[in-house]
Amino acid sequence: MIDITLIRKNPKIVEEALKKRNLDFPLDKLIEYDKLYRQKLKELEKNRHIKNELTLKFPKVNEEEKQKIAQEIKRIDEIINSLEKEVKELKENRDNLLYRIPNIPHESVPYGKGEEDNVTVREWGEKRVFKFKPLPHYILGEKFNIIDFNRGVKLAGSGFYALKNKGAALERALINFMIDTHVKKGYKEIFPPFLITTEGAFGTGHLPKFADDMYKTEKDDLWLLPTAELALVNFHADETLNYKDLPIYYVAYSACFRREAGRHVDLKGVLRVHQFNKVELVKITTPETSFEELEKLVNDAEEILRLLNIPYRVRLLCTGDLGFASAKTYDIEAWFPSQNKYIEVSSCSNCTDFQARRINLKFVGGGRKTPEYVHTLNGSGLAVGRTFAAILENYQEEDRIIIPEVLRPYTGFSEITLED
RNA sequence: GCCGGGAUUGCCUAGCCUGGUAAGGCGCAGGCUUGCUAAGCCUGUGGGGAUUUUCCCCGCGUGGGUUCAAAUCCCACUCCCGGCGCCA
Repeated sequence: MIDITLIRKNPKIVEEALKKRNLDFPLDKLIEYDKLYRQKLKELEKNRHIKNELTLKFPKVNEEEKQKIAQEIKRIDEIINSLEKEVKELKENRDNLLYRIPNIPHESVPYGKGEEDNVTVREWGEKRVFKFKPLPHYILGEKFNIIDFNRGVKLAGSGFYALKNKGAALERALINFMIDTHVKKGYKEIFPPFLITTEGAFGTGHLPKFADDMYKTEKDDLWLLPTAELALVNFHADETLNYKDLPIYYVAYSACFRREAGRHVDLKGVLRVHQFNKVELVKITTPETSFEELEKLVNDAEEILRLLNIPYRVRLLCTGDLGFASAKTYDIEAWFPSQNKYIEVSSCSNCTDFQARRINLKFVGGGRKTPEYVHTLNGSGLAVGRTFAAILENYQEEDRIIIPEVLRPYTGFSEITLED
């Protein structure tokens, strides 16, 4: 969430940020609630103070006085109780609005209405020229007997698929290859729980706004991870870190579960499903280094595609396409020859102190007098299912799929043929 | 799941029996002192509010209750540790 004092002192900044995101938000209402809240709080505290003084006086006076004080306190308690109720309600009203305000876009983020206004900042790789018409990954998956869409649907319903044979092995190899590559660059590996508390989902900003996009367990008030970001960002929730331990780099594999409620199927095959694998990167940094760290994070994610030799481009998201918790986001899009277009395989964001404030994650030291909120960053490194699909498409031959060189130590085979 | 022990401020710990408004150490920050990579001493340290050199409120796992007054007594819950049971 954003800082309430910023809204008090500089509502114009927040108003402009909302406008840049093309959001219609009742900021006036929030300010009004906050004003009332503080008014009532002041009154409440005044009464509590009176009560505290009477209580302190109590043991020092005679019996008769004691009776009088006890009665007076009873009267004040009634006032306090009713004020407490009012204050609580006003704070809830204020916070319910506050929690729905997205992060403020960084000054370097271009203004735009939606996807079409995102800016390509670089392209990498040479798009292969095919001597035959390249097939889409979902045709290849069935042709080579490595993806089973029908059985996936049978097991879990629409939006699920199963991998078979060398397809299953390739998926597993990709996960290990990605994690190893990031660990070599200094990321610490975490294997997190795949479920998270309501509090945790709230901390990253996925709740309350995106409750419909997540799976929830019925009996235990737990949510299935839509991304390992929730686990990694919440890893240090409610802690105070030391300046000298920052920045912290984490990498984690997790299955990711998304309900995709009310979304039409714009991407075929394995590209938009309810469950997919992802290797996630998270950084915890000081405020002064976070944007620099974002550039490095994007580069670390890109490195996977470079090693796999898959053409890609990097897009800087405009204000209208920016995620809720993010101040600045780069998407990395891999080349899909069958569709003649780029498709997102990673999204790397700097959430500044937006999540840190929600999860109460601070640091001390480094010349700071008081604890300060850290900055949190996250990025896919990469979405495994989509990378899998990109490999099928970019490495296809008419009678086989070639396995990229760097993956062969992980797969133990160098191609997938029709006989497999 | 059952029985017992526990949870105190960034961390560690005292206070709980016997109710009176959180003591100490470490860390961190600032200051002072010193002729040498050090040490010592002093001050500050969570959240919130205001008329912001100051004052006030809240805060002892969470939520209730008793009381003029709760870290302290009572009840429920959560989590941690140990024992038993179950178990990939």
